[in-house]
Formats: sequence, structure tokens, C-alpha cells
Amino acid sequence: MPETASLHTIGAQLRRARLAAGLTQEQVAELAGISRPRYRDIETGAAAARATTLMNVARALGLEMMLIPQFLVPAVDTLLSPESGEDAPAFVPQPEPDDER
Amino acid sequence: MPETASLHTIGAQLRRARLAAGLTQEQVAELAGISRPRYRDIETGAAAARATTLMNVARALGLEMMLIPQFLVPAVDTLLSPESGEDAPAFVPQPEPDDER
DNA sequence: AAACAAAGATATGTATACAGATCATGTTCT
DNA sequence: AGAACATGATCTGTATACATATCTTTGTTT
Repeated sequence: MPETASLHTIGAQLRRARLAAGLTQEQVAELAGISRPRYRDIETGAAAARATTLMNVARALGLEMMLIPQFLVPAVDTLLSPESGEDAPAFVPQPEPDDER
Repeated sequence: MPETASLHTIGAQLRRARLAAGLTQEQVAELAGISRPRYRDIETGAAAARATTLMNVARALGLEMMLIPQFLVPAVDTLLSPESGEDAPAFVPQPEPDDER
């Protein structure tokens, strides 16, 4: 199963976002509502999460899972590449805010 | 767990993409390497797929799963809104309709 | 040094995503 | 009308995502 590559790619992205946010694995796991061993497996690419779990983890890290038409991927990558999340650390939304002000 | 809403949102997106591509559930299932009953459950939001399975299904439909920083979501949505169907079958998804049935 | 915190890792048990088979309910055609 | 096709739906069994507990390792701090 060459899906291992995808798992590793996702995991690396999560790890980068987590370190950028200054959070521990345990903190992200709790924010996402999963256990630390499970988050570790996801971040290291050792196991695949469910789509819903990945969405919760992503939100805990300030990311949103989206399905992008393939022909728009280069454009989206351009949006992503020049800048990363503002380096201002120290707070991350919770999974499923449910309400907006 | 109101993750049911997320499941239905994803499923509706897959269904729109599938119909726009003129594919049957069975064709998408085969392209994605899963069974038809499983694809049906995913498309109808009856069950959550694994992240890897969702990626395979998305690719079969010309979509790519991406993790987008939340502050960039509006910009990406703008990219998505004007066009989307690439060629043959003319069907243009609306900005965010509910569900069709 | 010891103490602590964060991450790596394994084991056991449960929930659920999967395959494959089967049957029913529409649709849309000659 | 039937026939072919697409979808909805349920069942049995297997693979794996999950929780929880425990232990080790590495890195940092006093």
C-alpha cells in the first residue's frame, strides 16, 4: 500500500503546524478529542485516521480539510507557499466552534 | 457527535462531483479501489471513511484533499466559487446550497 | 547528579470501516 | 409490459482505528 506516502505527508504537515503553534502532542490530542498514542500514530504516519478524526485534528491546529478540484491545486499552492501562518503563537481554536461572533 | 454534519457535507460534495463527471457509484468505487456499498455509505454520509480512502475517492473524482490554514479558507473559497466543472457535462454547483434530494 | 516533561513504543479490548453477497426499489429504455 | 441499469439497503466476516494503561527514551531544568 503506497498510501504510506500520503500518511507521512499528512503527518509531516500536522507536525509542522503543531510545532508552529507551540503545542505538545498531548495538547493537540485533547483538543481533537483523541488519545495521545492515536495522535502520535497519525502524526508519525504509522496509521491512518478516519476522515472525521483528521478534520478534528486539523481544526485543533488551525487547519481546515478541503476538497479542491485538481486543476486548481497549483493556484491554491501559490496561496499557501509565500506565507505560512503568522508566527504569532499561543492560541489555537478548538475543534468545532459551532458559533461565530 | 454532530460529525454527522461533516459527513453529509463531504458526501454531498462527492455526489456533486460524481454527477458532474457523469460517473456511477460503482465506477467511482472501482476507481477508488473500494466496494460500491462502502462508497454509497460515504456519499450518503452514513459512515465515515478513512482519510486515505477519502483521498482515493476524491482523486477518482478529480479532487484533491488539502489542509488549508483557516485564515486562508475565504481566499480559497473565492478561487472555488466562479468556476469548477472543467469540460463536458455542464453542471455548475452553487456557492453553498443545502442538500438536494 | 536527580527530577521532570515530551515523545516513542507496546499490549489488550472495543468500535467501526471495509469486502462480498444478496435483495429490493426505482428509472429509462425498446 | 419486460429488460437493463443505477441506487438503496441489510447481513456476515475481517482488518484496523480507537481508548487506556504501561514502560522506555530523550531532552531540559534545577
